[in-house]
Amino acid sequence: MPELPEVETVCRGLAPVLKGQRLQRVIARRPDLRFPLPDGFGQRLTGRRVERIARRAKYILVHMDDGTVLIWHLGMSGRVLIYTDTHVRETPPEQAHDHVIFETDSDAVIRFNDTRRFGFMDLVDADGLDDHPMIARIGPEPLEDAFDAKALGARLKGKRTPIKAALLDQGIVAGLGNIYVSESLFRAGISPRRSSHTVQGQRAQKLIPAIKGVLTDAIEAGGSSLRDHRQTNGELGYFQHQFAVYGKAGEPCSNQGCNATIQQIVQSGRSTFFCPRCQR
DNA sequence: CGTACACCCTGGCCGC
DNA sequence: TGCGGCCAGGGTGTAC
Repeated sequence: MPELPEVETVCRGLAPVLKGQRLQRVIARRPDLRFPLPDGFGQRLTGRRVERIARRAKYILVHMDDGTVLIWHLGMSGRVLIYTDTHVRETPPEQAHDHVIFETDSDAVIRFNDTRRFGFMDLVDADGLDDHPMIARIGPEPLEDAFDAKALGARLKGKRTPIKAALLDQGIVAGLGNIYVSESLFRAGISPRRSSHTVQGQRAQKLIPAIKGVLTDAIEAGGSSLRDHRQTNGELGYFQHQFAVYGKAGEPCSNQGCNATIQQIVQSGRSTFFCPRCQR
């Protein structure tokens, strides 16, 4: 599930459990996720104190007290489960696909469960973080002020690829995935088929707040889910979304006065949902 | 440079 | 009840 808002929600849920805590045990239950885990993965993290949790695009970055950074990508099916007060409460048995387990010195257990194993983890020195091959070519963070119509327009200039594909490209803008691209284009009234280079001026002006709004709304929804989850414990970052177009093929457009039917098409091998009347 | 695909992996769902 | 095919929210690499 994880796109930027879900990863952000996971980071916010992890911070109170991990920040300032020491990792007492780190267990990799298999040697590889999508890629082999780095040599000495568990040993290199054991005994480290977590200084802070950050996010870049869809990557969780866990900064340790010795300058090591855990780069953590959830892939398609990655989930983070948190159990606190394990000295009082029974920890549930490990599940299939619980691949990596962190235990802190304050009796918290964090499990990374990833069925499809498209997720991965790597360790890098903080100095080399920006040069990491998976991080180096990522574009601007969409929620930063610097991401404006001018910046987006510049990156789309001359591109003939459909705007759907461009927004999915992490080098153009960071953190959007298949769902929020459809949602953003709907909110902006821009057809997913539109050639990227034509998204300039007015259209770019409209797309920026659409992207920011879609993402902040989803992060807000994730925040409420975190508050709900605090009582029950467990899975982080998964919450009920209200999508306007994603997964709504055949349903009427939700825009006032528009009764057109939401269409589903395939672009670069992935589903796109849009309103053919509202999006041009 | 762009597009189209294959690939990594597992599981749920649908139709037969 | 079983099985094959298709689908899934990510990202890389290849051929054309």
